[in-house]
Amino acid sequence: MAEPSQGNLKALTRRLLTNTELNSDEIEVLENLPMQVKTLPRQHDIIREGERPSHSCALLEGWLFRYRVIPDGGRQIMSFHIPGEIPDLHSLHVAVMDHSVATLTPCKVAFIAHEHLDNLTVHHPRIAMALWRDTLIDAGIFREWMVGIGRRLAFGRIAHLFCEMYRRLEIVGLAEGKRMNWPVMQIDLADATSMTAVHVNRTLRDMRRRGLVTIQDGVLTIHDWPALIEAADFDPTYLHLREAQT
Amino acid sequence: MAEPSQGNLKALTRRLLTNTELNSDEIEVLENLPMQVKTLPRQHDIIREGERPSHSCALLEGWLFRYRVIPDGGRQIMSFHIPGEIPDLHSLHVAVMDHSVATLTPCKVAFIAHEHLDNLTVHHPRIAMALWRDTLIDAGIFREWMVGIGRRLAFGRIAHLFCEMYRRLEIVGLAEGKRMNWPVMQIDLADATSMTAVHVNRTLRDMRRRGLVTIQDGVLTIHDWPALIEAADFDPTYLHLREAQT
DNA sequence: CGCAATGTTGAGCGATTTCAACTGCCGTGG
DNA sequence: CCACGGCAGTTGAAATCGCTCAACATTGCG
Repeated sequence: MAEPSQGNLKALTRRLLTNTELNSDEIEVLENLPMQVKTLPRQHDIIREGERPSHSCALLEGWLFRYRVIPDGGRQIMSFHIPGEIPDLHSLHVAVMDHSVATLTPCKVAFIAHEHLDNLTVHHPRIAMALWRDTLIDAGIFREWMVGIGRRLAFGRIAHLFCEMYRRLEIVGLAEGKRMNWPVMQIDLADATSMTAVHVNRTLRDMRRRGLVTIQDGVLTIHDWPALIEAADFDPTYLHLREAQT
Repeated sequence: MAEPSQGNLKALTRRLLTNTELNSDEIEVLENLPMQVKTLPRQHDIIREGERPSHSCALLEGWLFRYRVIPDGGRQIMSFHIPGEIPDLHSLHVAVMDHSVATLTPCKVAFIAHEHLDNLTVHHPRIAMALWRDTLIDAGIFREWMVGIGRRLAFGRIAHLFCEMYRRLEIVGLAEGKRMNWPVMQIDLADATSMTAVHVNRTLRDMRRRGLVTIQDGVLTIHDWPALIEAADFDPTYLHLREAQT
């Protein structure tokens, strides 16, 4: 299932720098964290609800998502994660997982033992702050999704997700020109937006017809960014991105 | 609007101890934080979206809630807060507020300057951990609400909120015997569950008729706790409460 | 007493779900 | 080489949960 492989943590620091200032010493410490890199296939659980992980994982390549299974057999996807993010950083301080983490695409993931992260936070308060900050922004994204699911109609809900993912990918250099890789299937999109796959399908057709967005061969193209933002009522404040560096 | 007044931070430490272990030194440091206590009327904004607060507030008495205003004039309530909680602790590391905080009832609130909290976290890593942990549990509650809004029907959604608030109040000694003070009006409940006030009203009538829950004179009584848990599909794991101490 | 805030009820409407069928694509194996 | 199966996507028709609009009841308070 999982093969050991090579990799480095540059994606991690690049990502942290998008919302926090770090000096070169701190960047070096972070990038030299002891870790074990694994390559994982798509649709593969990394951690399951109820477990007590001893490591956190930094995503180096691919997409991950977090989800919960609902009694009726359904699935709520709570977030998507792109390279440089640590989706289960919270397990460092909250022992029991209350949701699962899985790969959306084939992924390269760096596992870092909690003891090393603990050491880091004790000896480098500014890094601790940066990591804490990262989990706080995570929480802000949950709040935004909550508003989206509760208050936006299907169209705006999907449009908003497109806006969010494009900004997040763009800021770490993984998207430009209003195009991005889009490995999210309609079923996943449905599970993330609390809709049915059928309705996701119809809504995407709508977007196509209105000339806002098309998805083809795993690539999403935004044809009318202002209109998409308008439809989504997208305000990126909640992502708390630093301007300046690119 | 706000009158200075007396108070102490015992509620804060009592609350932190429900999910974290602290020694007596740490408790003392926390309870002796410099602060300014204010008494505020109900339905009064403490911080607004877009502001950059220099203090965080610990709630000593009353209920607070966090919310966002939606373009159509609506309001999404994202969380309720009870004594001992610090609803805007995240502003310590995320400068700009992406939502507002307001009083639901008349409240007594302790304002603590960020510089003092910063000092605290640098000199007391275990306290920093406890506070970080608290914000992580907060995020877990957002995830749970997201699932509720997206996946539960009106009945279960409201039932779940009742279960959650009862457990949170009970663990800090503010509720027992399946009864709790309930200052949440039907409109607030609607804004928190992404429903209309009309439908909240009908759903509460349903609960009454089925003999699950009644609300009278600001007191909510749970008549059939097992049935409520069942209807809500309530699993308190996400609250990450320590057992043991009461 | 009158007004404002909160709660209550009815009737019709609408966004989304459910159920079901069908298409196109791609890898596998005979 | 083609048959087959499975997966993802697409479309239609009927059902439903919750919304909207509107009226009315109740309570508390100046």
